[in-house]
Amino acid sequence: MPPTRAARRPAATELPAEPTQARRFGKARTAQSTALLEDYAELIADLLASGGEARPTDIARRLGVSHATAIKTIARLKREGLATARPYRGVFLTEAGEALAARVKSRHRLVVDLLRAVGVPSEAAEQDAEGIEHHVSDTTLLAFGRFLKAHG
Amino acid sequence: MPPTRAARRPAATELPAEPTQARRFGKARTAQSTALLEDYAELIADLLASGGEARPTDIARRLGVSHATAIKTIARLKREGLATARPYRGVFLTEAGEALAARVKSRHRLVVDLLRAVGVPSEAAEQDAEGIEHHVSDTTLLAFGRFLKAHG
DNA sequence: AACTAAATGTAGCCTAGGCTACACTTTGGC
DNA sequence: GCCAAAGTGTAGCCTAGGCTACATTTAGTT
Ligand SMILES: [Mn+2]
Ligand SMILES: [Mn+2]
Ligand SMILES: [Mn+2]
Ligand SMILES: [Mn+2]
Repeated sequence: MPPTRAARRPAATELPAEPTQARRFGKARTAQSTALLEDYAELIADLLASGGEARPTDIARRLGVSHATAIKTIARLKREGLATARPYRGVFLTEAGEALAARVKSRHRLVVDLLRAVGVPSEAAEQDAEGIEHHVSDTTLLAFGRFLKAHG
Repeated sequence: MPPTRAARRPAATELPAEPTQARRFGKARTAQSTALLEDYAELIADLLASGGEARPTDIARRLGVSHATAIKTIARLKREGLATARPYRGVFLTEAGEALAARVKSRHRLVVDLLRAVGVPSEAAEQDAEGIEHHVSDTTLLAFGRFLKAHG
């Protein structure tokens, strides 16, 4: 049996166990990587619903990025089967894309509503929801819904 | 006066005005870029408090990334004046780093508490807070505090 | 004190997501 | 119908943040 190295210091007491914490951080990283796709899907659905078209330039303007950046992300949406695009003709959502957009939109609304229900001013609620929404699990969403039903 | 191009389609009605929406997305992107630094600062502070040392390998294990990744991010912390490190001797926080860690830690706790107060189960609250915390503004934090004082 | 395992650091690779610059289509105003 | 302005697409650059592979240093056991 090879000699085992002694622990260099006593185990931490206040932190979550290592694997637990690592799993949490990992999930948060995953959520982050899908956040952008979610925002695009939601925005494209809104543009299609309200104006009939979702053009790269419109998308870029709404997001505050360059049109080149928008086009690249649209390419990722296509790669992941969420959107299609005909050159010079705008962007469309696949079924998967529409489903994602619907989920994201309802989640966005629910997050804003919950924030407002606990007393967050409108503009802050709208602002913070834009980031928060991507990290709200189904479990949490359910709790939000119940809370709003009871109060609100 | 050069001819101006007519709008290609009517303005959307349900979306926030363009500059507003772009500003929101931009802020969310900024929050995202500081999220990792916040998590590192918080974790390093916890490790220092509980064990006296914050070693790259410990940090990496806790975060669920390779030690090489942790070392690179620690380099960024140093670049941004949040941490110092003596080779083979661990990582330390500067005053700015400690201040950040303190803010982040209290915000983390407050977010978890609020989620639980509105009925989110513990584990989901802990999980989701890890991502949500980075998108909670001071305004929202204040509202959370008031809510918890009232209910809770 | 030597030896070996662990920790640490470095190098190099990849992808995502920003950007600017430039080329090519489309289209509205004349 | 022309043609300039707007929109679209492509290329090439950058940084952040992952990774693996390998080199170097430290330290526990003997
Ligand atoms: Mn969002
Ligand atoms: Mn949204
Ligand atoms: Mn976090
Ligand atoms: Mn945290």
